[in-house]
Amino acid sequence: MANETDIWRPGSFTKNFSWGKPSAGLSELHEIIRLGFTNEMKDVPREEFRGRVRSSGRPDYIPINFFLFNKTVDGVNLLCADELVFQALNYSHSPRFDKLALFAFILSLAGRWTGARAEQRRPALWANAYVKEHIAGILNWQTKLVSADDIENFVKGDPRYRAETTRKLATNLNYLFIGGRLSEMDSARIERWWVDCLFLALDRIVEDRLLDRKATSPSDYGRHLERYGFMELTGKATLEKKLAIKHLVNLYDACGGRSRFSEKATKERTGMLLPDIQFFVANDPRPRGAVHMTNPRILKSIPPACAMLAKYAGFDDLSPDDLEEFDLEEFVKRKTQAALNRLKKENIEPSMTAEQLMKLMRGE
DNA sequence: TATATCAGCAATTCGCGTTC
DNA sequence: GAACGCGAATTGCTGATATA
Repeated sequence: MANETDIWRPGSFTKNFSWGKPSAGLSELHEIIRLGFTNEMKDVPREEFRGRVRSSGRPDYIPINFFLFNKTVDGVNLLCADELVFQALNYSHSPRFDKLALFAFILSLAGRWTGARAEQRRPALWANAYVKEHIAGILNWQTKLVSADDIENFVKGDPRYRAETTRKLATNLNYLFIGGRLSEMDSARIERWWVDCLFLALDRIVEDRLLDRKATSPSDYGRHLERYGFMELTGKATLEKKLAIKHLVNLYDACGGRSRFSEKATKERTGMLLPDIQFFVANDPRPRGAVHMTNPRILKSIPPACAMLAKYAGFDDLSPDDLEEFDLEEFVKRKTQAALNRLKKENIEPSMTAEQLMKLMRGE
């Protein structure tokens, strides 16, 4: 890995993508992912994806070499159906998708395919370093100070960057930052896009390690997120986020990692972890919500078959409609009222300790 | 069998005309 | 005047063939 991170090359990124108007965000990418995967949550051969995209007359290298993850199975190059694809297929284009996609780009884990050069496995390390070292490290997420000039200065002076031109890369990256809504990523609070980014990061890190035949133990998920700078890449670091990572790592593990997208694997996993409970999937194919009992900001959209596993990990289950209309204030009010009613019903004595009270409020 | 060379080809990178 | 985006030159990978 030492060599890979030492060399930065622009790859096809200097060949412009033609994103359209900045106000459209990354909707072109959203569209191409849907087209390339034909709305199916299954790994797709790279050549099939390219064929579908080519017939639309759109460029293909930027999505497949920078935003998606590549791997080879039995000699066939595949693009992985991961969290980014899940979000693209299940939801119409939104600012939430734009930030998740931008995160996929700056995380810069694109995997390997036949013909790829070694450095393409981390195709945008210049963007990764600019965010980690410069935006997070120096600007403290004052994204108003981000500009093409600033990016150009950053790469120009860096010996890791190997290319003839810096201007085109800088203007293109700045353009991508606008489309990907970098300015909305400075938030200190937990938002849904951030939660999605965490799942995507784990999908990619685990797959990347598999390329080197390394398995990843769920107990190491947190450590790996730290190693890849997850917190620095996704806005201001806070204690709330730190605590949330623990809960979300549990949820990710409970749901089975990337096998959460397979109903068959999820059924098997449910049988293993919850042997006394009958497996059941709601008829509605839309994603459900998993909201953590200690902090309703920790809200994740998951495949419907994972609902029971989410409960096992300490999350409440939300129907697809409740997930879409989720109102934080209202949810907290309702939960508090329910807890108070329970207190009344159980004739709670005033001598109860705060700890006991909290326990009861959580429904334990 | 292992290594070197090379042609063919796909992908990357940059220049330049066009557009804003 | 700057930057977008297309076209094409250049780069570098792969696999075939030659050589030791």
